Amino acid sequence: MKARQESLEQSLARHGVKPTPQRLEIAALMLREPCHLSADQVMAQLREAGSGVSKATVYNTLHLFSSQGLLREIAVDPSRLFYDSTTTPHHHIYNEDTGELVDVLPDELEVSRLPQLPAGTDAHCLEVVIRVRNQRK
Amino acid sequence: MKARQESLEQSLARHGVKPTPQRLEIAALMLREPCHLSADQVMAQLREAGSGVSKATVYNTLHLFSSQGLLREIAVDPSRLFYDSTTTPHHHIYNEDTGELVDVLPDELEVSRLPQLPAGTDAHCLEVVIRVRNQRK
DNA sequence: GGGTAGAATAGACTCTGTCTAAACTCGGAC
DNA sequence: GTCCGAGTTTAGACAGAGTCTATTCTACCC
Repeated sequence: MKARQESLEQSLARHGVKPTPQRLEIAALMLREPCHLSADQVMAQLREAGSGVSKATVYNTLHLFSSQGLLREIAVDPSRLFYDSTTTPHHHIYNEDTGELVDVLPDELEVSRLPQLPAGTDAHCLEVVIRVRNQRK
Repeated sequence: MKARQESLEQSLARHGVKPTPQRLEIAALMLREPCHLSADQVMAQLREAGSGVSKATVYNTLHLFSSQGLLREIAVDPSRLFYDSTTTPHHHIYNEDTGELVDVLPDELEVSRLPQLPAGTDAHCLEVVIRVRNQRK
């Protein structure tokens, strides 16, 4: 546990994030293993674990982590933002019936041609979402 | 104007939508020419044109149109849903700084390999979004 | 110890979207 | 013409995600 904590601290520090107790709690939850969580799911898990971290801090921290490259935001469900702990390029399958989000590894999907970008803009991220639904009987 | 109205009516009818005055107003706005609008933008334009269509009707109508294939929903901005009047397969460039949404024609972007879908699911839609930002000086 | 900058907090607030219950519309039956 | 009923529209209440603000807390530096 100590080692895990220390490596999380190092990981925050490496991304220029000062490790506070609240940030470490959230990091422990999001960065321990690959996951896709929305802010309210993070809140719920913190509450369940008996933590008293406030809503504003959760939002601030998730934003901070995203801007520092520790997390990636995924706009797949218009009603809420998901945070993805995998920050290397990859894509997603989104089940519209269950809300489940599955990673697609980069070698499973290939985008072979790209359009010209509008003048004065830089590409920031390429996001491919395959929307699926449960099969109807 | 008369001809335009009639063709909108036909277009609604062809998609199994009973043409009411409110639906025709919204159709005139969304289907006249290719556009990307959010529900509140539709509301604002209706208000500006002096229409008194209610919020609930705007949401109901946009949902109805989407479910009947007259419009397509685009989840590109987590804070609101956009409706796209182009329903044929195509992709988008989204400017995160300005909120501007630009169409990418199917021959400008090619997805050449696709992953296996989870068992029990059917693909419903493939959405590619290229997120761009204005160039920093 | 005092000062200060950054971080955390509660709670009010905004905004998008949904729900509900009532009113309206319009076609068909009588 | 009147009645009825299904579908549509409406206002306003409501819900949920996310933001803002003003205050409090913490930690570090002098």
